[in-house]
Amino acid sequence: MLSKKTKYGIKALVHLARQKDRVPVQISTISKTENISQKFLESILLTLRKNGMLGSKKGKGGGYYLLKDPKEIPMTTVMRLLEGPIAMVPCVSLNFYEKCADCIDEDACAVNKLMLKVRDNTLEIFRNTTLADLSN
Amino acid sequence: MLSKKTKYGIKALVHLARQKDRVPVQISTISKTENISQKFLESILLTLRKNGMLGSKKGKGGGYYLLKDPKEIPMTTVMRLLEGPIAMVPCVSLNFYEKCADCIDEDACAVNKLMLKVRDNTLEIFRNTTLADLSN
DNA sequence: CATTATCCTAGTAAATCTATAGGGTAAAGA
DNA sequence: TCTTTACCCTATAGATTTACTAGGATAATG
Repeated sequence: MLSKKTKYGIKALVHLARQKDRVPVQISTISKTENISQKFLESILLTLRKNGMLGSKKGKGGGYYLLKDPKEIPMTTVMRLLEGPIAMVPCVSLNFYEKCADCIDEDACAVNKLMLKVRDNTLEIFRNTTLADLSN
Repeated sequence: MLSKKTKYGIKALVHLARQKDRVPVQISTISKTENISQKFLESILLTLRKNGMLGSKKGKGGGYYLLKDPKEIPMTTVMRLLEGPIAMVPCVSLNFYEKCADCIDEDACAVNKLMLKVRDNTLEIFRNTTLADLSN
C-alpha cells in the first residue's frame, strides 16, 4: 500500500510542476488546493528539499519551487525518496538490497522469482514516467 | 512491502505444489524446510484452508494438501488472499475499490493515473503466473 | 521591526505486523 | 478403547510503522 506521505508528496510535486516560471508556492496554498493537512505537508516538503528535489524561500512571497525541469524528474527518484524501495522484497531491490534471513538459495526461491518480475515491470513504468507526464 | 505472511504463504504453497499426488504434508515439515516459525505458519495455512485453497487431514499421516492443480491457481488469487488488494491505492483497485477522501476529481489525479499503470502491469504478471510456474 | 512563511525537533495515538501461548478436537493405529 | 499424532481456534502482546500534531526558532521582506 502506498503511504499517504508518498501520495501527498506526489500531489504536491505535480502542483509545483504545473506552476509557471518556478514561482514559489506557499505550503498553505498547496495544502488547501490538494486537501492535505498543512503540518504534515510541511514535513513532507522539508524532506523533498533536503534531498535536492525542491528549493525554498522564506518570508513574504516565499514558498517551495522545483529545482529541475519536470521533464527531467523520473518517478523512480520521487518514489525512492518518499516511499523507499520500489521492490516488494529487499532481496530483489536494486538500491536497498538485503539477503533474506530465512532463504537458503535465492535463485531457487519462488518469491524472489515472482517479485523480480514485478519489480522489473514497475521500475520500467516509473523510469518512463516523469513529473511532466503526470502534470498534463 | 510484502508481508512475511504472504511470503511464507507462497513458500508453503509452492512446497505443497511440488509434492506428488497431493499427499498431506505436515506443518512441521514445511516449517523446517522453509525456515518458518511453526505457529505462525499454522495460522497462515489455516486461512488458506478456510478460503478453499487447501484441504487438511487430522491425525497420524495428516497434514495439508492443495485442493486444485497448481496450474489452475493464478497468483492473483494467492496474492489477494494473503496480501489483500494488488493495487497500491484503493482508488485503482478492482476488488477493493474505495474513493479517496481527499481527491476531488479522480480522472485528473496524478497518483491515480500513475498507480493505474502499475496495477495493470502487476495484475498481468500475477494473472499469467500460476503456482505451477513457480514450482519448477 | 513587524509580518510572513519556512525550518526543525519531538512526541503520540492508532493501526498493523509478527508472531507466541495455551489449550481443544478429530483421526489413526495398537 | 486408548494413546499418539497433528490440525483447530482464540486471545494476546511486543515491535514497528503510519499519520499526523505541538510548539516554537529562524530568516526574509518591505
